[in-house]
Amino acid sequence: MGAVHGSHAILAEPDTVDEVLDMIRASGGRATTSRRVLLEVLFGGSGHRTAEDLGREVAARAPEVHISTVYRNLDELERMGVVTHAHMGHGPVIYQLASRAHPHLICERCGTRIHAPDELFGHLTRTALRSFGFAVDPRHLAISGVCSQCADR
Amino acid sequence: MGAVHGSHAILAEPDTVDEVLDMIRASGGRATTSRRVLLEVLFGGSGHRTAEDLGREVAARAPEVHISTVYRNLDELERMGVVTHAHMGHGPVIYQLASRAHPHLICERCGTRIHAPDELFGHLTRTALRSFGFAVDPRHLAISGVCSQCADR
DNA sequence: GTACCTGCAAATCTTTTGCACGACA
DNA sequence: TGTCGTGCAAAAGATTTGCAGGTAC
Repeated sequence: MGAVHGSHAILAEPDTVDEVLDMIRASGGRATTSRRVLLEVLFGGSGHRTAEDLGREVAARAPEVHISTVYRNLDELERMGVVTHAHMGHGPVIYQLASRAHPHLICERCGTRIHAPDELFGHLTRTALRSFGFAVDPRHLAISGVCSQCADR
Repeated sequence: MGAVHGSHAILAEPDTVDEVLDMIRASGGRATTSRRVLLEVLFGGSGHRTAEDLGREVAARAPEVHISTVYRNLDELERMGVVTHAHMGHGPVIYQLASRAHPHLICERCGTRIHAPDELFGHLTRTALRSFGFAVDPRHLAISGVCSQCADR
């Protein structure tokens, strides 16, 4: 399994579909088709996908899987620490593998998303902790603003 | 009218209900009861209210005003620059007078909201602009994290 | 008088939940 | 075999929209 980050309460960061299925079995859960396919989709594709996106990709391989099952499985994977969700402002939540999560800058005009490094938030994180005792999680909510292209107009 | 902030594209920052109604009339709009009462509620109360909250307070004074009218009027006030909305993560959007807007830190465990000064974001804002050409708006999306009380548990 | 605004109902979009059936360990 | 998971339908919560009638200017 991958390294566990020091500062985040990540329970586990498995690197493969089978490792996650083993974790599920180990805690009394079952390795079903819908879970296997969802994990394949998550490990196989890019980040930034909504539940609807993931549901569509899962259904392409296993047509009987219902969107409500996708939501339930995403919830469980999130409880296990394998998946995280993030709010981008308007529009639905996006889901990613926890091991690939990172902060986002999102343009409030055109919706463009920029991947930001955690370091961008270092100063804010330290200051918020010192001033308010508040431990910033820069990945859970995007940072809103205006991208350079929109600013030029 | 109040001073206009330098760095934000704020169209106007009126200080009273009547000033806003004058602005509405000046642009061909009408000073209706639902608009007057909504403005009274906005100027009278604290920030951080959802459309539902505002609708309830408006209805207390003018029972016939429908929630859809509140949404429509909030949208128009936002286009005028009088009101802004902000996303707090889970849950509905909150609305405030633009002149009273400020950044928020929101605890992802208990939901506690902390008012933050704009200066907290100075370093992030400068760095994001330099690195990505991205002009951060720290007020439009809250910053997620864990408050000191929840961290102690 | 006429454009603008409103109430109401219904639609939309995202997510959650209840329930009875089906399948993994 | 018994529990856990699933599909389906329906509900829930937030917001938007179409329309016909009402009102400010």
